[in-house]
Amino acid sequence: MPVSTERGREHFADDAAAVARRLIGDVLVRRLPDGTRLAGRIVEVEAYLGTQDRASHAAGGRRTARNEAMYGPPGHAYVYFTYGMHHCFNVVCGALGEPAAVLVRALEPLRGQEAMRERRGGLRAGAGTRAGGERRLPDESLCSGPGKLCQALGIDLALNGAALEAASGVWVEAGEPVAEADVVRAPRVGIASAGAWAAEPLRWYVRGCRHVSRRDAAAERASTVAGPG
DNA sequence: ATTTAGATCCTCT
DNA sequence: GAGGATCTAAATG
Repeated sequence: MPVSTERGREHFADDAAAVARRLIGDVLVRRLPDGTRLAGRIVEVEAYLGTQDRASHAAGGRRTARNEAMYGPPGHAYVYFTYGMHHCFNVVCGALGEPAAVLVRALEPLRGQEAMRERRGGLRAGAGTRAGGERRLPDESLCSGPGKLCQALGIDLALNGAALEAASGVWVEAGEPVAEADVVRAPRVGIASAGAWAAEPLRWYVRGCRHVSRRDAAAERASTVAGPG
């Protein structure tokens, strides 16, 4: 019996598309500074391939302070801040020096839901939030998006570049494999300005899962095995 | 179900 | 200065 199911570097040292598909069903674990343990099953990911991928922060070989972690060793975190209020969590993959990564877009909460709810609900939300409005978010609203899951798990720039291992407070563990028939492959979200790359099917999510950020009816239809009749 | 607008600030040109 | 790998609530069909 293995003592630990913690994913090691070899799990991530591959091209981003392969790692993305492989991460579906794995478990993202977070230990907060106060010791609280949170976990969620990875149900939605996107691959960002490398310098040729126009949607990637490393498109054209661009190398800046922000995306430096993408060029680092696989199995580390690439966290960035966007839209003035959200963080996004990526797993660096590929070989050292190759800027490839997988964006984790959604989790099915498995552990620590109440702590997630505190973090998600405690924040002053976007425009239109009424003062004093107490709300109890359902589980499917806790981690159903890249910004949401970072908020729920307390992931921010402090974890940028961190190795994915228990000592860092964020890591990945093996989970139940998800069969091919239960995985939908679709174009990525929010990258309209990436030209032809916007249409590449580099997003994977669990079919019928209520915890994904967004479903793609056309992609689901195209990949559904034809039924009788 | 789909669209719209605002929040908000780090990062790069 | 401009523009985000987003989220939320409100308005509209």
